[in-house]
Amino acid sequence: MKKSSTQSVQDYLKRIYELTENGSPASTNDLARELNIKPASVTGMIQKLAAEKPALLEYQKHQGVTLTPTGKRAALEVIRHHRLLETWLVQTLGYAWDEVHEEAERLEHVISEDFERRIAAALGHPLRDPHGELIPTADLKMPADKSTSLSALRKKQAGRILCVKSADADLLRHLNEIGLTPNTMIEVIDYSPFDHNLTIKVEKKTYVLGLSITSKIFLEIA
Amino acid sequence: MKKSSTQSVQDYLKRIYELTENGSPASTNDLARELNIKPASVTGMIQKLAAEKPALLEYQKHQGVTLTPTGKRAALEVIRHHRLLETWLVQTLGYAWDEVHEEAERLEHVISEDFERRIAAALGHPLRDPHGELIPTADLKMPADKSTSLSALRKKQAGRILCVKSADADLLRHLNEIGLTPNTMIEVIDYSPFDHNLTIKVEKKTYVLGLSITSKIFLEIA
DNA sequence: TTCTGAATTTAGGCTTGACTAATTATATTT
DNA sequence: AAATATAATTAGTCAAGCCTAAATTCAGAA
Repeated sequence: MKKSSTQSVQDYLKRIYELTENGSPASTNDLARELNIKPASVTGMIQKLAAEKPALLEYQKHQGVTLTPTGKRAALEVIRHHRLLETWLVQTLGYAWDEVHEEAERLEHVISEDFERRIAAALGHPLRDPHGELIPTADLKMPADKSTSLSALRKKQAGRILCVKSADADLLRHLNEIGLTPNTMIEVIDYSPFDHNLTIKVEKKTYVLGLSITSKIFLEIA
Repeated sequence: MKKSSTQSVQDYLKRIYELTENGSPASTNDLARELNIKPASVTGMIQKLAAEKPALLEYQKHQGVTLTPTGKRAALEVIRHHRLLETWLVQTLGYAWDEVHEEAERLEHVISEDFERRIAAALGHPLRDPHGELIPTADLKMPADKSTSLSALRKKQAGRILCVKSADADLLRHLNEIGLTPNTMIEVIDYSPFDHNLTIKVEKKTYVLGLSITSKIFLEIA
């Protein structure tokens, strides 16, 4: 029996999933920042979720939290909803990739399993969303990610953009304008070890990108 | 500045709109029944909404409630969302008309104005939803309803179905099976004054329908 | 007109999930 | 190793919205 969690709980689980993707527990402060909720409130909620009958979180005071298998499944369900919705807003309603986040953020909590199945089928069970983020499968597994951060590439290396990890609409619009969207080929022309700027070539044009951008772009190396 | 109301408030306004369509105020009890909320709680909410800065409700103790112009606009907004969503679930995701209500009931509270505009445009600014219910216009006016209840027709009268007012999935499925859906032509063959049963002809076949059905079907008289 | 039952309202309580302020742990310096 | 800064937790509040139980008001019947 799957008890449906509240919108708040779903948000917590989703953020914790994201913050623990690197393998380490999520801190109260980081979670609070991501959720726009005060740390004290976050402590309260994680203690509640860790204490539930089938616990959703693993939690030791002052040590941060991780998801239990149950919590992870719930998180992947929400993330699947989110990414399917973003894909679908772009493909069927003509949204731009910088316009979908907010809308999906609200819709993800209210769609039925039936709705999820219908849009997944209508979209042909997509692997990635409009930003290139991997979409958890219907059985709630996250596909393996084989991408490399553009920030790790050096002179002469090249690749194809797989994913742009950002919800910043202004940045996304800018990247779209200069053609840095999934599936585009990129070549690194130069690297500056001092500021970590990368000079890259895209479609005959070159751009110098700072780390705050290159760290958000992920590629399949050519 | 339009302050967005909570989902609860939106539900209250929507139900009050429906209950006051006949011109008389909505009673606490009727509202409680429609909302599946205890009458005492309804009283509390009604008093709160009637006391807000721009009041949403007109309320006198023991006299029931009506919507103020502000409340009516908010109600029509929700109803527009609901009906556009139902239309859109049917037209683009292949839902059947008996499957859309629950889904729309949840989605109606979270879609943006942008989303509303996009689906309205994609659907060609429809006048009616899949049940034939009129969809409030973008400037929040309810189009005039010129339909007549099937229950008011008598022997020899005929018409075209405009609307089926029911959220009962079983009934909707049954009506669909016997072909009683919007746009279908109906002719009254017989009327029984004792039980108010009507014998009608649809596509060469005849059916005897009770008042609980005929009162929910609305037509344009031929 | 008075009575009775249904409808409505009041009173008081509970849960969820947020907040602030104050306290306690942990980490970082010196 | 002590002092301090940062992170996390506790304690106590609050607003929404629901609930039950106990009044109260109204409307129709006697």
